[in-house]
Amino acid sequence: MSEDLPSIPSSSTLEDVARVAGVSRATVSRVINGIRNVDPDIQEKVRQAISVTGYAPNRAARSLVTRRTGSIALVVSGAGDEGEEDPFPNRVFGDPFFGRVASGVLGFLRPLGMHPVLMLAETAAAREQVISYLRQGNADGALLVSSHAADPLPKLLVDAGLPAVLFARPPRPIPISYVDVAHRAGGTLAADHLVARGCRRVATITGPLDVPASQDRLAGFQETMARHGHPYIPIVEGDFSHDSGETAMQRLMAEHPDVDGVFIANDLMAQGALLVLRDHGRRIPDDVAVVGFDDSSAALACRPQLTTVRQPMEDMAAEMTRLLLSHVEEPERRVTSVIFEPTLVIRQSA
Amino acid sequence: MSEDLPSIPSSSTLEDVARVAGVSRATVSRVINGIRNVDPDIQEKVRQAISVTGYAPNRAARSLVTRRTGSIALVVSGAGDEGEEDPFPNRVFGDPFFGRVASGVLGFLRPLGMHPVLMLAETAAAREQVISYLRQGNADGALLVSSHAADPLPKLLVDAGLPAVLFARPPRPIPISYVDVAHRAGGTLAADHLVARGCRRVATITGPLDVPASQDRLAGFQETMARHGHPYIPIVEGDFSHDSGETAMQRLMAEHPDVDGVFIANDLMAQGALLVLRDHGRRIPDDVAVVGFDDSSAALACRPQLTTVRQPMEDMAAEMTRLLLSHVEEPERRVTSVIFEPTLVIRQSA
DNA sequence: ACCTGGATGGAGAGCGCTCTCCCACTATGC
DNA sequence: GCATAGTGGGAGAGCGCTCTCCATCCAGGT
Repeated sequence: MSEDLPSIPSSSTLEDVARVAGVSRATVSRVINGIRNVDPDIQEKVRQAISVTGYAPNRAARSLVTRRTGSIALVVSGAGDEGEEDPFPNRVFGDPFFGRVASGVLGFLRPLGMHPVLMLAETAAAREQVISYLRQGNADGALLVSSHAADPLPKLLVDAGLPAVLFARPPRPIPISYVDVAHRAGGTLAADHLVARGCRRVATITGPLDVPASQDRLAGFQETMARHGHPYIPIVEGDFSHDSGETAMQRLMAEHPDVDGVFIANDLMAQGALLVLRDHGRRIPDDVAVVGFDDSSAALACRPQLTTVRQPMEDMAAEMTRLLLSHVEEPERRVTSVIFEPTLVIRQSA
Repeated sequence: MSEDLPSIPSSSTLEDVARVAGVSRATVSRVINGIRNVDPDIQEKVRQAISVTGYAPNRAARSLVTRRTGSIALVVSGAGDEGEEDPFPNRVFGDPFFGRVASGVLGFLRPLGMHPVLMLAETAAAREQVISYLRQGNADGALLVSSHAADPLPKLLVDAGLPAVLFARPPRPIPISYVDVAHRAGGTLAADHLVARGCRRVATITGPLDVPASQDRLAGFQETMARHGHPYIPIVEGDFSHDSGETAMQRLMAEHPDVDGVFIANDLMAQGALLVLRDHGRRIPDDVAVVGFDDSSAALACRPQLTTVRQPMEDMAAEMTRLLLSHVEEPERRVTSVIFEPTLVIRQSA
């Protein structure tokens, strides 16, 4: 139609570059993808032609033949039950937890020039969308961060034969790779620390007990406390939210006003719990020592700042991404799980 | 190579569907895309063939010819200065602000079967990556959420002729669409409320004053206070972070221990400030009334819960997305800006 | 009976790229 | 000298889809 106006470089193609460089399309492709040997002189000519034409490879065309998109999905599969139709899926991202995971994923992908596609999968319809999105070749695989225990998405992905990696061990064993932290060991760290501080009347606020992570943190904590001579400790179940931390601590104060140490299964709940302890006139950590879990941004927002069991989430997220890419690369690869060790970050609250 | 094993449906193509339905590729395409009239009987046959074959259209192939990817980038352009090379771009997503924007974007895109690609653009290299990512046709346009004032990315996008919409008014006018809230009006709401409560010695903690939003919130607040007979009010500048809220409030307490009302330019700083006020023994709201800005999740995590100026961020983000899609659809479209009205959400802090 | 025109389906040309062939050329071995 | 292997470049066939033509059919007007 229109002659190229010099001012509008539009998008030039491999063909254009080849013409300018005086070589064939194939050779340009070889230079770009670094495949096979190409004469250095010709390489140089091609590179110049690329910068002259302002060439940028067309991903669609490449995908069409390579059967790879070079992008992956980051699926946040919240607690949402069926039938929930919140038009604005709130506070899923508000969770400081998500921030660190996203950072880890982005940090790993960035050097590769890749970027994740953000998807939510709360409802059955949304899960269908995820599957068909992947099947259409919009992304090569999925990273799944699932907050709910009975999330059916992992199984759907496995059944569809789509590469996927989970952020946490699935409640029921299915053949899928995942990364996780040694929750049990985390519980042990918290117990040891509280005991070492001299706490004698220790309690714990757990996460929702249908989640493996919650169970394991509790088990590790109980076990270790038992070993230290405290076989029975008060337990209140929360749901990982700020509010539930407050509620749980209210109850704890009512039923066991004499506690002098609390292990709380995540920082967000701990943040809520600290407010309640303060309202009850307890000095932290002198009257009551508090240990959280996660080392999320909430831990720093607490006053006093929270002593907490740190999950290396960025590293875990990066590893999760690495695992996914290797599954994409090599579909027959065996499923793997990588478990990270938690560490105790000591601040002011215990 | 290998015959289709019936157990592995692999991916069937338009051609397969056409064969099963006994029609041509073109007709199947027409049915799928709902273009032109197709005989109802044939439509039905095609639909059945689609479900029999488990067909899912290949996005790469479609993109190649339509020159559309059907996906957009959500670019978070943080404060990061040049040379910063944080491998894990922390706390950008921890900000409760981001959560609501993401929700709005996802909420709008979801019914369209679209999902945003998450990108960070802190450094010059990252900005280059964004541009070339778009130029390669990985996404049709960009939503830009920029926290820093002097972000060069908007201009880069405009210069490259790439469709983009900003979440806030750019500091320097450039031809680009954006959504924003009437920050000035928000400042007015806060001032009116504090005065109506009977506050006489009012102060404010602002955001970084090189950001238009901060300037406008302050201007609206000052203006209105002046109209109420308070032409001079103490001002401390913060940087929107939790910590800076604490620091600023410390200073305010030191310099003006008698304040009885504070307008704080975002909830995160307000959260920090409340802790300081509490440490100084001030009862909220009786001794000091506090009004925040944003109505982010932080407002609910405050004790007492924060009275705050609400930005309808989900609606703004949805509108931003709508604007972007219309620019993608119609490249010659005039740039537009849409300004939303803030509202005052009254809780316990004022 | 003929022409016109509105519907509707099919044929086929690409979109921009990769990758398998194949060819030309040089270096090596007998 | 000739067969053999190795190296580097070109030709061209698609990847799966859309979309422009074109062919066909059936009304309706003359």
